[in-house]
Parts: sequence; structure tokens; C-alpha cells
Amino acid sequence: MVLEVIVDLSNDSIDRTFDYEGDDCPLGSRVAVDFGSKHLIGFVIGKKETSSYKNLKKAKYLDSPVNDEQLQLMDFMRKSYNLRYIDVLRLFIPSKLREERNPEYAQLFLEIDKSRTFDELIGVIGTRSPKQAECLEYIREKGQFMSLLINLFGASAVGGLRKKGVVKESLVHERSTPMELCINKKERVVLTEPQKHAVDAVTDGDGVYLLHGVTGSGKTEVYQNVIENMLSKGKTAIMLVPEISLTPQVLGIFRGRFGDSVAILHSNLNASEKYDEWKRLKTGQAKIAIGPRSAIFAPLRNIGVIIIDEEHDTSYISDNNPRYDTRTVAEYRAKLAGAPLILGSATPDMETFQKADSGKYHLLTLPNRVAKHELSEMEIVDMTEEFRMGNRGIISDALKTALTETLNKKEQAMILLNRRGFASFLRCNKCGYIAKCEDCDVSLTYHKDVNELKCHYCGRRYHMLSKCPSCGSTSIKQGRVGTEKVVEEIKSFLPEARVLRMDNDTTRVKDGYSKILTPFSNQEVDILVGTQMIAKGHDFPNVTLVGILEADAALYFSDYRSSERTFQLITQVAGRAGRAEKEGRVILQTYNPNHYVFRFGKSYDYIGFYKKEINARMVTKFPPFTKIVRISVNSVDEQDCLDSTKVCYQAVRELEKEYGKFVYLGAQKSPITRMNGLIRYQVLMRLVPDMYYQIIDKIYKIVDSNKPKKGNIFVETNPQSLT
DNA sequence: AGCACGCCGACT
DNA sequence: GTCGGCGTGCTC
Repeated sequence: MVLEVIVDLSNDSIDRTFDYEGDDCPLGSRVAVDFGSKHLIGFVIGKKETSSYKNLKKAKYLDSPVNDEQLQLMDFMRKSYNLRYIDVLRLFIPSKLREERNPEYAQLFLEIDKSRTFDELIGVIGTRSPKQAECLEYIREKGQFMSLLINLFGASAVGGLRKKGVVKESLVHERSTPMELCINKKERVVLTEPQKHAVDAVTDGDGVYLLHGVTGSGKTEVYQNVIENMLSKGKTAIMLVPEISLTPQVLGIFRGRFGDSVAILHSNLNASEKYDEWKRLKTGQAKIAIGPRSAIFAPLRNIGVIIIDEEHDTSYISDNNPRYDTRTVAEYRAKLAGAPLILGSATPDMETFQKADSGKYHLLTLPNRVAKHELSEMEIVDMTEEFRMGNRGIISDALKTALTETLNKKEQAMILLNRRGFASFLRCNKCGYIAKCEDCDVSLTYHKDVNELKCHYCGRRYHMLSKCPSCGSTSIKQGRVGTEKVVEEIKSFLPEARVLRMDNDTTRVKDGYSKILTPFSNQEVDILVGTQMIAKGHDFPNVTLVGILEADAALYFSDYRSSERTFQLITQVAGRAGRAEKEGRVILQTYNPNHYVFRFGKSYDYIGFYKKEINARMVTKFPPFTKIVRISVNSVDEQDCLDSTKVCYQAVRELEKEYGKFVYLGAQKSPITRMNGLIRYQVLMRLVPDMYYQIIDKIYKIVDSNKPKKGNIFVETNPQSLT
């Protein structure tokens, strides 16, 4: 029988099937093939009786790691995101299965024979077999799986070692416990009415449910009950959480409730551990997959529910290699399985809430906090006022006082320095004026190299401003503050305070996270100063004060989502204060206190914010009312990059002639020169949704046939940023 | 992705 | 005269 095989190499020129001769096997089977001079893994995605090709090589069947439903999901992803087949396939396969051409050896573990010295063993091998000696040296310390050794040193060398009896073999397949989990057996709580209603609705329903509830309103309890109901129906479940909140505590709660039927797919697991968890799901030993976005590809059958917690989190969007949006993929997978999809959040994505609002999704609301505590009181400090009063520092007087009080009470504080999009906007320190594009209403980005302001959406350029057009002050500059600066300022008025910084620099080092969080949680540190990353997840009961500096920084990021991001951020950090018995307090500093984000944020009024924001999006024609499409081109060679971009641009213009005018911001070339040796250009356009679905495939075609010679080209829809 | 084949520059 | 640069094309 002729098998149509995708080989495990990621390259545009071989993103198609190759015919091989092989025994009949299910689609999705993994096979070993020779391709050119290489020995590779391949995947069967089609079968036929005859091939137009003459002398076929043989494909050797290994196993069948993906099922039919998963194949359908792959197809969907490939088409909607214009991805290579192999890149999508790899998402479904644990990396271990890609290394092993010989599954029968996969579990065979080789170690050196410890009853003799290493030199004795080398003696046995002799000088005629250098490959074998090399291999023996390789496994000297820790041993290794046979399949990997065969890949590295060849079958004959490894076979030689076995024949000479210098290695010991064992069938290792103990399940390695992923992470030390403190299993957290919690008392079963009685559900509130809204929780009960949500659980019932989802259990008997299908389609997409938006579970909207503030922090502490008991969403997790809903998830658990739905999962439990599904398990009792003999079904399985997938639950996705943002990478960062995949903490041992969270996992412990699920392990406590569901025991061994939970499989955890975490990026901290090594290849073998991941493979073990994958296999438990595949064989049905485990029925619940919990993990970050990649867990959506879990090898489960008979899925009863898919849950995406904190659905607005940006970690659900993969912005490189295979680019995809997990929520869209999950929605399709749920549809294939006939299962409901739950999207949970306190601050849903605008697009998600709009779908719930318009009846496309079902809306479930958890109105109250179950915990005894109300949400923390939020104070807004006007920094332009501080400036006028003569405080030129980063920290307002109100926050200074609050910090001092907090420390006196032996409680802790967190200070968030919002640095999103900080690099480049221009602001007047006196009146809070921000330079914006007259056409697009997004903030202008300052380009130092040419001393110009530029709009990232339409490319329009403006002269650099020397004084504020609104109040005439010359104190107009780009704000740029680092965490070091904040710490310095705190030290100046609270010299005894124990302060720790947490940002990209301090967490990059090995165990950076726990080096900072452990002392803070042990109360050996009073104040934690950090960027976005301190906003998520961690629960510190002794924290009663949260300060947000530069709360409006993200607002000036040249991105139509900046208000939404800001609202999400302040809601999230505010939730960090006063989580246990003690009351919490939030102080938010801004140059723009009247902005609606802060007005609604202060009272935790998501619905109010949504109404205002969605209206703005409609008027300015931004998503969800349009889709922004970006063609990105990069190359090591400027001319090469430009050529490709130009052709694409012309082709897009042709499309416009055929289909009618797009809702442009002007599809045009805007060059952005970037570091790492790559020149980048892009073509941007905005399309109303109907038009988008009509022409996106044509745009993919244009791009595919105009690749730069020495670089890459790809299309993104609603990209995360335009930098 | 690799590997082979093939056509122009500076070297023993 | 040749060694080797990497552009182009192919792998079932």
C-alpha cells in the first residue's frame, strides 16, 4: 500500500507529502523513513493504492500517536493560520517520540557495567572500535536511553557495546512524579446559587460559555464541579491555565480532588516526564489534562469539557513558529468533540465579551466574592498635581505615607511599575498631554534615530515636539523609569526597609523567581518592586498595600488594546492586596486620572468599562469590528526584503480593486529596522470581518508565492504589537 | 533542513 | 591551470 507521508523536517520546500511503500495503518501513524540520505520520522496523513512515482522507498510502522479528531484539528489550524503541516503535527507529539526511531528501544536504559572500572571496560572494547568507546564515554556518568544512543552513535556501535557485555540494560519505566506536589485536600464547599447554575448549564450544554466573575468569586469551584460531572459521565476534560499561574498550589488542589487521573503538562517537565504524562492521557489512565496553552493538544478522546482559565491572558496566543490563538483552536476542538468550552475571566477579552453580549456565547456571571472580604479600596493619585506641588519624584506623597504606615504595622507592600510600551511615547509632565496620531487615535512612537514621531498603524510621521501643544510647557519628554530607580527612591525616605526587585533582569538568573518570591513570602522582605510579572498568581496574605506606578503607561502604547490591557492589569494587581484577613489598599498613580479606565477600574466595574470601550472600538473601527492583518517580511538583505514586500503590497492593492476598498489605515510599507541582523518590512491593513474571511486565503497565497530569498514572510491577524 | 551539482574568482 | 565560494534544485 502507498502511504502519503509528511517527514519530520520543518521547511517550506518540503511542506507536502512524499509517497512511501508500507503496510496499511491508521492515518496519523508514525513511521520511520529514509529521506534523501537521512533517517527520519514521518507521519502518515493519506493512503492510496498506487503512486505516480516509480521506485518508492519503504516506510516502517512505529505507532499511532494521533487520532482522527486530532488530525481534523490540525487541518483546521493549518488552514486558518497558513502553517506548515509538520509544525502543526509537532504540537501533538511529545518531543521524545520525535527522537526515537526505534520504539522497542525507547524504554531500554543503558548504563556502564559498574562492577568493573571504566578503564577495564575500555580495554574490553579495544582500539578497533572508537565509536563504541565514544559512546561508552557518553553514558559513563548518567547512562542513557538506547534509542537516543542509536541516534547519536549508530545502531552498530550500540549493538557492539551490548554484545561485548560492557553495559547494563534495564527496562526503566517508573513514572517520574512531575514536581513535588503538596496534595491539597480541601473540604468540599457548598456551591452558591450562581455557581450551581453555572455548573448545571455547562454540564448539560454545548457551545461556548463565558464565565465572568471577579477574583475570588469561586470560578475554580465551578470548573471542578463541571469536570467531576463529566468524569461521572465517562468523559475526559482539558483545563488550560496561564503558564505563570501553573503553581504547585493550583495543581495540588486538583490533585487533591481528582488524584491520579490528573495529568500535568508543564514546561518545567523534562522530555521523559512530559512523555509519561502524555502517555497516561493517551492510554486513558489519566482523564484530565491540566497545563498551559499546549495542553489543548492533549491526546484525549471523548472530551466532555474544555476550560480556559483567565482567557484574556496573552500567553494563549502563540506569536512565533506555529502562530495560533489557543481560544480559537479550543473552540474548534470542543466543537469536534461536541463538548462545551468554558472561558473564565474577571476581565474578559473585548472580543469574547462582545460575543457573549451578542448571544454567540452563553454568558454566566458570578457576581459576588465568596470570601469574607470585599475588594480592596482603590485610590487614584493625580501625578500632574504632584508635579505642580513640587514633587518631581516617581512616588507620590500619598504612597510614601501609606508605605510608611504599612511597614510600621509590620505588613508588606508590592509596587508595580508598569513598563509596558514604555520605550517610546511622549508625555507632558505638567498637564499629562500625550502625542497621538490624528488619524488613528493611538499614541505616537518616538524614533530616536531620525528624531521623529511615527504612527505604527498608518505610518504617518510627525515632527518631534519641543514644547507641549496643549499647555506650552517644555517639560515634555519620554518617561523611562526602571525598577532600580524606584528602589533608590524608596530607600531615600525609608532607609531601613528591606526592598527586593523583580523584573526581567533579576529573574533571568537561575531560580530567579524563587530567590525573590521565597524571602518575600517568608516576610524577610518588606517591599517587592516589580514589573507586570508580580501581578499574577502569587498569594501573599501579609500584603496589604499595592502601589501602581505609571498606571497609564500602557495607555500610550501604540496599540488599540491599550485601555483594555490597562484595565486588566489594574484589576489583577489590585487583587493582590488584602487577600486574607487583613484589609487591603491600592494606590494608583497616573498622569491621566480622568481616563475612563481608572474611573471604571476604581470601582471594579468591568461591564461599565466594556460598554465604553466597545463603543470606542466601533467608532474607531478597531477589532472586534475589524480585523487587522499584518504581512511581515524579514530578510538579511534589505533589497531582498523590500522586493518581496513591494510585490505583496501590489498584490494586496489588486485584491482591493477586486473586492472593494478595505477599511484601511492605509495598507502601506513601513520599514522597521531591527537588531539581530534582520531587516523587517510590513504591510498593514484593516478589514471588516466579512471581507477578512473572503480574502484571507488569497493573502496567504500572495505571501506563499513571494517569499524573500534570504528571509521569511508571514501573516498575522490582530498581532499583539506592531513593533 | 541537508546534500549534490554547477558555474565564476584568486591562488599554488 | 585548480580549489572553493554559495546559488539552485531535489529528496518519495
